[in-house]
Amino acid sequence: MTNEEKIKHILLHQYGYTDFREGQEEAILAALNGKDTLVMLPTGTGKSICYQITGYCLDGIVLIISPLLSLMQDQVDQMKRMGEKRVTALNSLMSSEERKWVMSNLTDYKFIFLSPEMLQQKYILAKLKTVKISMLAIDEAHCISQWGMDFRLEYLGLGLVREELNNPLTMALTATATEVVREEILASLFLEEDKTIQVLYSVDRPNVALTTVSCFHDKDEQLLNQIKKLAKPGIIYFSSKKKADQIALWLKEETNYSVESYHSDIMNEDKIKIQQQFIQDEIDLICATSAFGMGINKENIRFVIHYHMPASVESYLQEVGRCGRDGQQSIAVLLFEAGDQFLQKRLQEQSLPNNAMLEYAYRHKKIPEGSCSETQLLLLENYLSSGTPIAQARSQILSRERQKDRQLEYMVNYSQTTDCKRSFLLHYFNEKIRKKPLFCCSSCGLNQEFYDKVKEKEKPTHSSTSQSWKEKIGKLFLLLE
DNA sequence: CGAATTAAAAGTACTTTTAATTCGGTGCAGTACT
Repeated sequence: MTNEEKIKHILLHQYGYTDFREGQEEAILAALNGKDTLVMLPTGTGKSICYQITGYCLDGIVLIISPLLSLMQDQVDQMKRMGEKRVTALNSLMSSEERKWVMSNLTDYKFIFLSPEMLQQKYILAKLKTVKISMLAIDEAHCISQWGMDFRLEYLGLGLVREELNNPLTMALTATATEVVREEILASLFLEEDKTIQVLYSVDRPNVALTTVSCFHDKDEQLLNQIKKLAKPGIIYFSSKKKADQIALWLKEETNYSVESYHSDIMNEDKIKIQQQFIQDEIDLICATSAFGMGINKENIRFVIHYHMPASVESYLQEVGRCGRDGQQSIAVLLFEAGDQFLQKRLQEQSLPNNAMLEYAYRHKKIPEGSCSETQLLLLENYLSSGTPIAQARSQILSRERQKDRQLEYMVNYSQTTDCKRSFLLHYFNEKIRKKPLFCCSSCGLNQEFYDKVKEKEKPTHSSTSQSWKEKIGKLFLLLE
């Protein structure tokens, strides 16, 4: 049987699909030919099938690096529901007995999910070196560039780990990455650019109209206007936890919608509850920070509004890409007020150590106390312990700052441009519009017909919120029968 | 007019260890009732 026939067979019998979606077959065949791959496919188009089917064709264990514990848990559960028993995770949510059991029976598994932090624990790595690893899959690989440089430095260690594991076949997967970010991903994994197959598809989402609204001391009212015009459910993104809470409260009073806020201060079990309720259409609006979104596979989100602009076009596209996965007409709204960029600028300054901190740390061989943020401490500690020369550290930080400045500047220009918003965003990814959608963006013009179309895609109100406890318990008993 | 004071400070996660809190079971003493 040829590889083509083999993977088609697995697709049909394991997953029940007759055809691959764009890019999947190309990625799997490249990997089966022994090529390292970087796979960039639009959100929600089945990236995980790429490493799963490749794994089934190869002899040995597939290691999958995943950035979030909850995401990892979802992926394991999903594979188990599909009938795969040889799948597990290794993380801190498991009891030490569970972990020990997995560690001593590694070869019973085909797919093992890990965080980059866990993969770098010495005892884990030593144990993994004793078994056959068929492939290393790195999910949400843009995290290498987005988080690796200051927030989760372990992402930068993946290249060394890969070397330790004797350079297994590698597949990095993401939905949005510019050429620069793709180069960063390859470089930090020690993948050679000319030997790596890149499977790239457009980041454009034609069914999502792109709009910006300029505000002048009236952002809250503008937000309410937009929400009234649009169809639920939707996400509203903030760069401040406090503001997300405030607006969530205010929207509860001003509208009939059920609204919740979501950010890193929300207790873990509440986070899970809110996610599930949102997915089951019991919550209409989520007021969230960037904490919300990765791994949210909800088809019918009709809009994403940004109350604050994100730090980069990549982040913006990631967040916008969460609406309209069902292919129905949806909309992204960016509310902009002059000065909004300084919020992001402040966050950026807080995440990297300044020159004074750097010199103090190198002169005293210890970290300045009190005045540093957690991420600044982390980076300084890392420089000191790795023995990086101060000049090199300084130039790294400087170039990182410049890069962040450029990314932010592009976002500001996006909010201001009167040219086609879609062309402007795609240009950042060196792409051109292939087929201009009827409802493109606020620069090209959106009429009432558009808003009617969005509104008619709204699902009828979910009845479960008005159910009495008797009905709910009745339903539970029915489930048990 | 210059110096001092005040207000606000804005986001993203994982892992391991340690301290604090809660929970469930048990035994005993005191009290109310048959």
